Amino acid sequence: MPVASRPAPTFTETARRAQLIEAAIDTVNEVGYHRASLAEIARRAQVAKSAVLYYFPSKEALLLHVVEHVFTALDERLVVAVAAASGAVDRLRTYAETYIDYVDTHRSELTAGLEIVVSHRTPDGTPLYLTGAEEDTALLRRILGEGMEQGLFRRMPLRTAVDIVEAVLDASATTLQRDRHADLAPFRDQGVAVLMAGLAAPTRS
Amino acid sequence: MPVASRPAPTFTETARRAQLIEAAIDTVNEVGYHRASLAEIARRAQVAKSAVLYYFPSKEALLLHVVEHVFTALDERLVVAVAAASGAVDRLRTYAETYIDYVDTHRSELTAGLEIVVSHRTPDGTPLYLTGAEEDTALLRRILGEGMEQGLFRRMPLRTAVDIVEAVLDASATTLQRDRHADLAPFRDQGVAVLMAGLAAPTRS
Amino acid sequence: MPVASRPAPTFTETARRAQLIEAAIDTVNEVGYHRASLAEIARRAQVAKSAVLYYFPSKEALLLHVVEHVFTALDERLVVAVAAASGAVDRLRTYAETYIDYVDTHRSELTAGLEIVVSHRTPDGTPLYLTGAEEDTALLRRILGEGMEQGLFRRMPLRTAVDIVEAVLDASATTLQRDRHADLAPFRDQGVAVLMAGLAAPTRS
Amino acid sequence: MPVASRPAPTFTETARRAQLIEAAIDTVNEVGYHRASLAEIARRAQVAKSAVLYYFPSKEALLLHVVEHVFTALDERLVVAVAAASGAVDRLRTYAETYIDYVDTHRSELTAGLEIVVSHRTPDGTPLYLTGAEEDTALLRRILGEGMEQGLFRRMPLRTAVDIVEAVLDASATTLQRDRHADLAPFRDQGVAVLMAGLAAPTRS
DNA sequence: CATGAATGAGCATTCATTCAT
DNA sequence: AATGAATGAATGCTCATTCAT
Repeated sequence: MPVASRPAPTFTETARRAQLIEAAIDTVNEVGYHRASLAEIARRAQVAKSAVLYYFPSKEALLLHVVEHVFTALDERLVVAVAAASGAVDRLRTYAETYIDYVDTHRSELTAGLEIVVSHRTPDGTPLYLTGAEEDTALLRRILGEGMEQGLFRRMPLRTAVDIVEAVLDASATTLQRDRHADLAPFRDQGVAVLMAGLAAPTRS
Repeated sequence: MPVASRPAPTFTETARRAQLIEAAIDTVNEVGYHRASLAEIARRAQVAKSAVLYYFPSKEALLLHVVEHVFTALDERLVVAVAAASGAVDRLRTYAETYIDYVDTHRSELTAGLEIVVSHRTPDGTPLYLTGAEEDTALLRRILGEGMEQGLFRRMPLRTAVDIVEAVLDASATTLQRDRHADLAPFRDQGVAVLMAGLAAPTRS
Repeated sequence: MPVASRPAPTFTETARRAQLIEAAIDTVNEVGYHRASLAEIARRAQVAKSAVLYYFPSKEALLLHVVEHVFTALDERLVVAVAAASGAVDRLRTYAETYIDYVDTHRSELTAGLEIVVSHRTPDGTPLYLTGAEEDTALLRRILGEGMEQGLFRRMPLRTAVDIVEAVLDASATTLQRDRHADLAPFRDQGVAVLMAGLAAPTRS
Repeated sequence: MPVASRPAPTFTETARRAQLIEAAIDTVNEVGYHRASLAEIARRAQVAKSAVLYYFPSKEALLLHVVEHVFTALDERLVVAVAAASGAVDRLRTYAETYIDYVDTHRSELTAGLEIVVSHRTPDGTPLYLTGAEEDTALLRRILGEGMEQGLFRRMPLRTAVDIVEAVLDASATTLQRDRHADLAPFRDQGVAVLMAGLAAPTRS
C-alpha cells in the first residue's frame, strides 16, 4: 500500500511520458546530445515543444530520466542474472554476458543513455559519471573485489578493474553507434573471453 | 618548384593558432564540449571572438584541428615506438604502453580530444569516429592482424579486437576526466597486463 | 418580475470567486503583479489553472475584479463615514482617517489593489488609473470643491488637490508594502495632520 | 588619472547605450514595465534584440541602468540646489521645488524611472524600493531631521515625514503619467505650499 | 462543476558568424 | 593583423487560454 504523496499518474500521463522518453532517445541517437533540442524532441514526438515541458519539468529532467530509465533496467537485469551464478568467475562472466545481451536487445536505449552520460554536464561543469558513480558500479565492485580476495582474479586496485571491465562492455555500445544494425555476437563472445582471460589470476610458472 | 597554394604561414600565425588550440583544449576540459563556445575559447585565449574566426574558418574547424593535433602527435609517437619492437606480442605491448604513457604526459590534450571525438557531430548528425576510422587505426590493425595470423593472438574479427584494445586504452583518459591528477601507473601496469593476457591465444589444455 | 440576464450565482460560485480573489490578492502581495501568473494564483487557491478561468473570463478580469472588490468596499465605507460628518473640514478629516483606517484593517487587499492599479495596463498600454478616474474620486472632489468654495481650503485646481490628498493617503499602503506589519498609527496621526494643516486656507497676516 | 580597470568605452558604445536607455524609457512609458520586453525596446531603438544584450548584460541590467541614470541625476541636482539654501525651512522648500522642476523638465525619464522602481522585483520578489532606501533619501532625511530638531517642523517619526514628502513630490510624476503634456505649474505651487504649511510646526494658540 | 491535456505566442538569452575598419 | 559592432537563428522555458470530458 504505497502512500501517494502525489496523485497516481493518469493513463495518458504514463503513455505520454513513455512516448517522450522514446522520442528523446531517438533524437539523441540521430543528432547527438549536443543537438538534441526540445524542438527536435517535440518534433519526433509529434507534439508541441510546450507539451514536453508539461510532462517533464525541464529538458534536463527528461534526459536524466532517460538515463535513469535505461540504467535502472540494466542494473536490475544484472542483479537478477548474477544472483543465479555462483563463484566470482562465473558471476563475472554472467555479468559481462548479461550486460552485452542487454545492450544487444536495447540498442537505441543504451547508445542514447551512454551518450547522455558522457556528454551531459551539471551547470557547474561536472560530468554525469562523477555523481553517484559508487553506487552505480556497486555490483561489479563486489564481484571483482570478492574474486581478487579469493585469488581468482589478477590483483589490482578495484577502481582500475572496474574501469577496464566497463570500458570493454561499453565498447559494445560504441560498436552500435557506428552501425546500429551491427551483429554483436562476435563482440559478446570475444569481448567476454578477453575479459575473463585477462582478469584471471596469472598462473605461477 | 612547389606550387604555393596558400602562402607560408607567418610566425605569428603559427603561434596564434597554437595558442587558440590550447585555449580550445582548456575550454573543453573545463566546461565540456557542449558548453565550449567561441566566446569561452576567446576569453581563455585573451583575444576577441572574431580573432578566433580569423585564424580558423569556423568553430567546428578549430575543434577538428584540436582532434587532428592531438591524435596525429599520438600516432606519430606510436609509429616510432612500435617500429623499435619486434614480434606482434612485443609490438602490441609497446603500442599499449606508449599509448597510455602519451595519455599520461599529455593529459589535457587527450581528454579534450576524446571528448570532442565522442561529442562532435557533423551537421547531418554523423559522429566523428565514423569518418576516416580505417586509417586512424591502421597501425593497431596491422599489429593485431599480424599477431592473429601467426597464431599469437586469440582469433577474432579484426574490428572486434581493435575495439577492445582501444576501449581499454581510452579508459585511461576517462580516468583522467574523473581526476585530472590521477596516478595512471596502476592503470598502465594492469590495463596492459589484462590486454596481453586477454588477447593471448588460448593454450590447448 | 426581474429579467435574469444571467442566472443568480450559486452558493459555491460566490464562494469560489471570493476564494480566487483572495488567492489573487495573496499572490500579488507575495510575488508582485509582474509575476502573479494564473498558475501561481491557482496553486494558492488549491485549484487547477483552468478552474480560475471557469469563474473568471480571463486573468485580467480576475485582477480587475480584485481592484473593484477592494475599492468599492473602501468607497462605501468612506461614503458612510463622511455622511456622518458636517462641514468640509470635518468631512475631509473623516475621509482621510477612514481611508487610512481602512488601509490599516485591510492591509493585504489594499496593497494588492494598489499594486494592480499601478502596474496593470490595457492591451494598448493605457494604465488603469486613467479609466473611470472621475467617478472614483467623486466623493473627495465634492469635499474639496465645497471646502474651497467656502474659503476653508487653500484655493487650487481641484485635480491638484485631489492628487495631493490621494498621494498622501496612498502612501499609507506604500508603508505596508515595505513592512506588512508596520504600525500605521503615526502615519494616520501625522499624515492627516499634515493634510489638514497644509490644505487649510492660509490666514492673512 | 582614473585607473581604467576596463577599457574606456568607445564613442559608439556610449552613443548606443544612451540610445538604448532612451528606447527603454520610451518603451516603459508607452506600454508599461510589464510589457516592456526586449523585443519592444529593440524595435524602438531600431536594432536587433541581440544588440541590446550586446551593450547590456541583461534586460534587467538595462532597466536598472535607467533607474540609476534618472535618480542619480535628480539627486545631484537636489544636492546642489539645497546646498545654496540656508535653514531647514528654506532647504525643504528648495528641495521640493527642485524636485518638481526636475520632474517637469525630465518628464519621460522620471515617469519611466518611477514605474520601474515600483514594478520591478528581484528574483526573490523583493521590490526595488526596499533595497538601499536609506541612502536614496539621505538628503531629505537630513533636512527633515534637522528641521524637527530645531522645532521648525511638526514632530513625527522621520520615516513618516519622508514618506509624506516623497508621496506628494512623486505625485507630480503621476500627474504626468496621466497626461504627459500636463502643466506642472499648479502642482509645483500648490503642492509645495501644502507641504510647507502642513509640515510647519503647529503654533501654540 | 472542474479538470487534465495541450498548445501557440512570446519571453530573455546564447551563439556562431559577418563585416567594415 | 585584429577587432568591435551587429545580427539572425535557435534555445529552453513561461504563460494565458482552449477544449474535451
